[in-house]
Amino acid sequence: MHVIAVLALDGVVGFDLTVPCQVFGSTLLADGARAYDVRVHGSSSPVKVTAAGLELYQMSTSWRMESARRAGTIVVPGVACPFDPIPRQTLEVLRAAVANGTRVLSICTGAFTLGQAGLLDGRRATTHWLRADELAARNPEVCVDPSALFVGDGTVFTSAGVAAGIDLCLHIVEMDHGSAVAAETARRVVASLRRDGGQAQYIDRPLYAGTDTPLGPTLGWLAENLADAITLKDIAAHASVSVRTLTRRFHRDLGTSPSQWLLSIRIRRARELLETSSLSVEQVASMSGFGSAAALRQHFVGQVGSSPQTYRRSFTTTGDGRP
DNA sequence: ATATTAAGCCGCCATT
DNA sequence: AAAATGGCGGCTTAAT
Repeated sequence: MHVIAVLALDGVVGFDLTVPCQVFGSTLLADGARAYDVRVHGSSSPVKVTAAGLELYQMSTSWRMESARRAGTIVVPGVACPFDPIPRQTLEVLRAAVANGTRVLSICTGAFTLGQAGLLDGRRATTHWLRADELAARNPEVCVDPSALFVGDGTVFTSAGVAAGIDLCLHIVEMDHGSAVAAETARRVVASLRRDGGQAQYIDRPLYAGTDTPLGPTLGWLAENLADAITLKDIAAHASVSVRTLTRRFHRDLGTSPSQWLLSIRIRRARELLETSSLSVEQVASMSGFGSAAALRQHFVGQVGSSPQTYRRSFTTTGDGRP
């Protein structure tokens, strides 16, 4: 069985530690067997477990750090003080793992640990958006994308703050076992298999990205009114700026154009409706701001890679919805 | 599938 | 002086 080794470093963020355990541990194959053997590896002495910088409790692990070498996948959760030096042995384990092709995931500030091991050099990566600048500053060889939910480059995957770890783990499940198994896992942990539109999950953006920008209120308004026909002028009027300035701000703060952003949140809404309701495709189209089922279908295929019906089927039957 | 409108995008430049 | 803004126009993209 594929072994997942989750590293419990001192000061580990409890949530980051347990998310991969919960997601991978909840993954069942079609025959009901567990898909992964999840193990938590740590030093022989107890480690501190934290949340939001607070020390919660101490924990001892059954598996030693050294034996993580033999895992198929290593998960590196964030720690409370990501700039503190990581023990040399841990860095060695990580370097050896990447060298022999073992898959390595980081969650939140776990990216700093990978950075200390030198594993991000020349790669694309992400981390918690509050720490993205620091990651880029400390690792000049790394291409940091602060707006991505998660980023994969070769066998090294990094994910953004806290909850994005769930998205990354589900993505891994989908890569390993297909969308049907991943969708079932998402249901078990009560998460969404895909949180956002975009044809590549690698460029998915969290909806709350940019909330701290001048566009924040406009994005909220867009999300609430996405079912209506909205033109660029409408958005600009709401933001009280010209169309030209609006498009510029979208590019600066979100890296995309207004209509592309609107399209992505409409697709996201359509996905939710397809996943969780039995509304007709026409109704889904209407409620997610598409003028017709044909328009929804066209964009859905372009963004998601499958038709609305096929996508829904992958959530409601055991069939694999992949094309 | 193709055509024909409308809408959106973005470089450029003057203005604030 | 530097940065943000907004209008114009040509070009691309989307809707029907």
